[in-house]
Amino acid sequence: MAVTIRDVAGASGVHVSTVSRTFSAPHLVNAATRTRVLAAADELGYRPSRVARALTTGRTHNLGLIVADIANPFFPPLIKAAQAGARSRDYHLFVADTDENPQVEEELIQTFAKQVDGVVLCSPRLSNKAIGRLREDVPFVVVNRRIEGVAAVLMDVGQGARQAVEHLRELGHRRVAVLTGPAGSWTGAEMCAATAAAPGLDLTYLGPNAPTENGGRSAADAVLAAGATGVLAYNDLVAMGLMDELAARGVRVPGDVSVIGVDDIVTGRHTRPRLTTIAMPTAAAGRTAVDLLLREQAGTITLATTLVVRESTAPPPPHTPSAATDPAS
Amino acid sequence: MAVTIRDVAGASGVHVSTVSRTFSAPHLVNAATRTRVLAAADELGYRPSRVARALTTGRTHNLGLIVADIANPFFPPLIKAAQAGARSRDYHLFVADTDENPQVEEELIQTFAKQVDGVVLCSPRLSNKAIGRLREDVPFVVVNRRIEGVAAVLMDVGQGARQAVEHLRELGHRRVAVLTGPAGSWTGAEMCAATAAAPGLDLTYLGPNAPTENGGRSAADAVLAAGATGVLAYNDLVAMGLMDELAARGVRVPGDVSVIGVDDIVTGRHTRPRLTTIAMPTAAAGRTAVDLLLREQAGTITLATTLVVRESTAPPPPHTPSAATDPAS
DNA sequence: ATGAAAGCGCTAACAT
DNA sequence: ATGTTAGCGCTTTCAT
Repeated sequence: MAVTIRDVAGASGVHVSTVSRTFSAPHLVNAATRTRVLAAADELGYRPSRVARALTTGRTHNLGLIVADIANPFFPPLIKAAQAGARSRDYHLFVADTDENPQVEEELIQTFAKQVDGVVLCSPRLSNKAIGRLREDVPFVVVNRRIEGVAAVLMDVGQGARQAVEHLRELGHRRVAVLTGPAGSWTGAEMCAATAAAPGLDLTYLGPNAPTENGGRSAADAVLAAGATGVLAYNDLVAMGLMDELAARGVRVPGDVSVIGVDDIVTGRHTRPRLTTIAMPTAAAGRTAVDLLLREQAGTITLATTLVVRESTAPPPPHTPSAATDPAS
Repeated sequence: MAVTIRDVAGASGVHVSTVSRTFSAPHLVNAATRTRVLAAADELGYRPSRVARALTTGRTHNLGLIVADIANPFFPPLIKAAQAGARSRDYHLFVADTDENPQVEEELIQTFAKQVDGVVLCSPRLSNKAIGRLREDVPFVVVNRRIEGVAAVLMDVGQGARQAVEHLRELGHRRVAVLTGPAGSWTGAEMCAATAAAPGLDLTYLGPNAPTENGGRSAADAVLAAGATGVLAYNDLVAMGLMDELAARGVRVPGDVSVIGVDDIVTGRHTRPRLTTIAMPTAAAGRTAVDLLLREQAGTITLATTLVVRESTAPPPPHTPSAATDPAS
């Protein structure tokens, strides 16, 4: 087997507890002996066993991160930041993927429970009640969900949505459609609530839509039927699907209709036209979630979102029905 | 604290070792007692401590996965598949990110060593020698690198590159440029070796290039100067950067020059024109690497790659210099 | 400042 | 088939 604390004790002529102390409470050991122990440890290539340490202390120095789908471009920046945050404090990060399955989510939390000091749960599919129950097994931080008594990191989509819709208004749009997401989505609800009272605009809410490109494609009919010249889509994927379908029908973006997405996933930066979108602070969210977890402080942190204007938004065409009611054109 | 094996023993009137056996070697315990123990365990909400188990058995049931950059679109499908493979065998997966830093890579391996049963090392930046040394601390599987005596999963870029170049030839191209990657890249070397002997083609190797969009952009001059009508880029990012720069100069893709990437990252599916590329079997690689690790069998597995023809390749323009020397046009 | 001893939760011989 | 016992590598009182 590997070299243990006992080998180091033998080599440096002290008791194991002294070796233990040199690593976990260096200030409690005489500088001279400390040097001697460290030298012996280095010589033998000793590294404390995190497993054994975990067994005695009850703290594993591991964290868990659970997302719906690792390959969904929304998550990797969050995962990366969470990992970096964990590592900078000498924590290791388990990453797992539920494949959008609430049952897998629950199992994962339970098996993680014994092996981590906390878990970051992103956009959970589990019910609030189930999460409340699981909270007794392991500390949580939830991302993009509000649950009574559970620490949370929220991304302020509402604010971004307001900005987006205002951007459309400034461009001269009057009739704008909001493509809502799947029923029960927290971010979807936020978007609706935030835009409902937008001044000077004629809003229509179209949905629910699947949060995918196909969801966006299927929404094209409704968008056209609504006579909207501006669209705020549930997310970038939906926006991209919509743009695709619109292009297929000869409707120009942004010439005929302007499209705004949400998330700022990397793929949206390469579409033609490049997608205007509400950037979600995913990296900050990952970092913050880990922060919160390690401070063991409850509370909710809300992160700002930013409208990134690229090429998929422009003034509406001069002769649209909605523009006709507007003498300004 | 949580409920332990001892609580279950008490509740079901058997000795702890019997409880232990019902979980780790059920066939060694009487069906009746097993049921009783299981009932008690369930009642109390007992879950074996993986940490304690690891300490006695020496096997943690954890795996580590180390990549250069989690947010690089090349990796998430690999991570996802590795995670799924691990989980299906009741292993948990640590994921870490080296930020392209070999030193971080080494530290990560060392801290993982005590806490995992093996690590998957993707496209390592560490020297072969360093990796060989580290191999004594923990079992490895390396992805996309060939190291004496280390189990490896390789993606056969050479084969894909041959296909790509043949595709260009069939289209009628004669003068093609290969954009090599950073010096020392295994995949880059494979691409060169595989294409060098391509029949009926006039190959130029341009590089080294940074494996990024900027790398592709900077290569535009050389490509044009070489008079190439077809380009095989080191990866999709390079291909995308090149297409961008070409477009900025009024050179049409694929009208004037055809471009082929490598990797099939998700962003390449949304460019205009959509990128023709050599698809790397990243998901299969992740799954296979975990397989190999858990079987503890050395050996090298080579995975096939596939040319995905989309819109960035077409016949060369009729009047290019290279076509002029070819009476066939 | 250091040593001695107990124990974290579990498994694995060995006994019965 | 089940109980007994001795650790796994470390931390943590409690002594000294």
